[in-house]
Amino acid sequence: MAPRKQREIFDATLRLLAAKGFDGLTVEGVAEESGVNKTTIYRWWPSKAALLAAALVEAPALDLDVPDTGSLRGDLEELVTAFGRLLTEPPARDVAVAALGAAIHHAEIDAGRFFADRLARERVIFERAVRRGELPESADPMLIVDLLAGAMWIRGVFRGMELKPGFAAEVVGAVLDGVR
Amino acid sequence: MAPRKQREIFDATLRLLAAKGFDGLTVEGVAEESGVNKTTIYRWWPSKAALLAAALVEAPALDLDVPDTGSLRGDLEELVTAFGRLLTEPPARDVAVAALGAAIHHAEIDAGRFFADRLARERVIFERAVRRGELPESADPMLIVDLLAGAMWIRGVFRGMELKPGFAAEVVGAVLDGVR
Amino acid sequence: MAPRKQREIFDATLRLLAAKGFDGLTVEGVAEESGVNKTTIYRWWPSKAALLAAALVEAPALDLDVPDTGSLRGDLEELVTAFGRLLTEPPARDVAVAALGAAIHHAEIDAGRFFADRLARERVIFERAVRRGELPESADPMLIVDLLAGAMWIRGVFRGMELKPGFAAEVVGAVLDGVR
Amino acid sequence: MAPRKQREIFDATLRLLAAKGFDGLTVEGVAEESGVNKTTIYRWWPSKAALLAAALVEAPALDLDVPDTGSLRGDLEELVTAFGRLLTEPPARDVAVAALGAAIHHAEIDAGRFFADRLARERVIFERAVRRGELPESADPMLIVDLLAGAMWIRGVFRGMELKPGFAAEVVGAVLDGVR
DNA sequence: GCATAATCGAGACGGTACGTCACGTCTTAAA
DNA sequence: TTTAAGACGTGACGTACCGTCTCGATTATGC
Repeated sequence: MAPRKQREIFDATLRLLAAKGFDGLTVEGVAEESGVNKTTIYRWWPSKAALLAAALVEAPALDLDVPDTGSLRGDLEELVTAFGRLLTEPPARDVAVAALGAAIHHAEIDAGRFFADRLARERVIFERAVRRGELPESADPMLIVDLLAGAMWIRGVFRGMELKPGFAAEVVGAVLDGVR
Repeated sequence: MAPRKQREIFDATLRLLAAKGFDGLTVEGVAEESGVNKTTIYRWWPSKAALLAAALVEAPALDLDVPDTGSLRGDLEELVTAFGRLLTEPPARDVAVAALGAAIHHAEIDAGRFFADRLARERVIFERAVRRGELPESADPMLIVDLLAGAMWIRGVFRGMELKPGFAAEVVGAVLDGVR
Repeated sequence: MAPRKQREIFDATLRLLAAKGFDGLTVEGVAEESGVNKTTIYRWWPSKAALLAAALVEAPALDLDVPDTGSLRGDLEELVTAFGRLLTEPPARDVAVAALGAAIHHAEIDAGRFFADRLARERVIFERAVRRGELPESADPMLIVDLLAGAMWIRGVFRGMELKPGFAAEVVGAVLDGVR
Repeated sequence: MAPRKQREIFDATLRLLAAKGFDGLTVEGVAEESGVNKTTIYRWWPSKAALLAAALVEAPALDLDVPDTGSLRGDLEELVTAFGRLLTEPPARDVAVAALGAAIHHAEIDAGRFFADRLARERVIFERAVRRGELPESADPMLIVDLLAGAMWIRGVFRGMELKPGFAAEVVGAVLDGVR
């Protein structure tokens, strides 16, 4: 059900991904780095992307703590700040960006799952906010999360801009209150 | 200053990108498809990514019309709808997603430029809205655009969800009025 | 320890060498001709010259019989005649001349070994001659062989002259008896 | 009738030949080294070998002085010693060996001419020897020269052996007096 | 002294082969 | 049953020179 050195393989995979990006990540490299034969890797995962997908599932690097500051605004600001760090600060940046980027071309790497998993855990933030009366019951958590994460992604990754500390507050403010 | 068959080369590049994705796009393929020798391509562009970047700059496929519906809400809904189509409907989808995805790993493909170019042209929407009193002068167009485009990207690309017609209105509503 | 199709590879190598000379001999050509992939050849031999060197070692085409006519003069005349044929008559000529010629530029092709191997086997000729009293014990077989082979090489290869039957006797006579 | 910078071209040709061998000698390299456009070289010589052949004709590097020591033995020893140096001491070695080696594969480089030219000039040595009574009139100068030069070639080039000072005398002795 | 050849430079190109990398597959034998 | 060892076909990489072409610019020289 699992190769004997799965841990070493996953470690090597993420290490190489962070070090050399998705293109520089090679099955041969992982094999050598993890002290395993190339054929062993192919026996368990059909492709580089599948290997990476499996490695990511078990990777703690991409986890975010779910904050509880007492207010929705505070919670979201913390969340957005943490996500911003994930996208811009090494070594997480390399893994996160490479993995999400690779997901675009490789269906095996299910970026949707990443977002779904996180949303499931963050849901409690919104439940608390509704309970506190900070948010109407009709509000759509996924929409909020996607607006926030999307803006961070475009700024940090596509525009290549620095995500300054104040930006998190700005984004959260815009989403909570509207821009006009 | 430019290869004699630049047009054919760029056409072939985008055609192959759309057909096979960034990984399936090969310099040899472009050479054959465009009736040019491989060395000629390398004479002008140092890498696959650089070639693609050059091809994209001249590609009309990624252009969006700047709408003028008379209201900010209307303009943004049209813009978001068009961007959603770009991300989900072939053939533009294949080019746009592959190109933006590749940009993550290859600095030569300047996604920032894509967004900057578009923002420059969309700026008039916001100027008109300010003039009409629909938007405070202090509003930040880039923030608005990034919120909108980011949400579309995450939904359409990362979550792999269909972008239903109503979603554009929903997103624009959330950004303009806030979620609570 | 050895590629599975070594025989085919060596055959193709020598065939192409004979047909097109050293410059026309290409690794890709050998690969195709021998039904093997190019990379396989590179896996085993680092260069065209090394491949050829290996092929030559196992090639019977360059072998000469060691004659035993009963007299030194007779033995040497046969030897020289055979060497002359090697240098002038196809298909051996193409292999021998191309190979020895290539050896000049490529250290991997050890022409010295070719001559050393042959000298080792021809040594008995001189031992027999000494026993018969035809040659002083102090005579240097290598010098004799080099004088004979060298003259043939310059005549046949550098001067491009035909090596007429009588020439062998003439050369041997000169070396045995001196020219004055 | 001749390119304007013929001297520079020939110089560059021989310099590169000596430095990098026949294979490392490239038309593009000669063009750059001599400050001439590649097309200019092709306008005048159809191939690398032809260029080299032309350069060699005008090259003084391969000339040998014709000695006059007063005895045939002395003359030949000087000649052989000089030829040995030509074959073993840089930079002449590089040019001479590369050129003669290339001649094997490229008919344009007429090694025969090299030997014929030299023989013509050395003829006087043998005429003097005949006059002195050191050599019968029937002796064949070309045979003598080929025996001597051939032995040196095989030793120095094919066997890759050092040509020690005493070897010249040994070879000349063998040829003049015979080996038994 | 200047027209008119001859010569050249610049630059692009198709083409062949190079030597390399990593892919993914397979077989055989050991653990 | 799982793994190692190792050979292999395959596709593409990016590079080096090859030899050719066109088009202006530059030289000589010889009238």
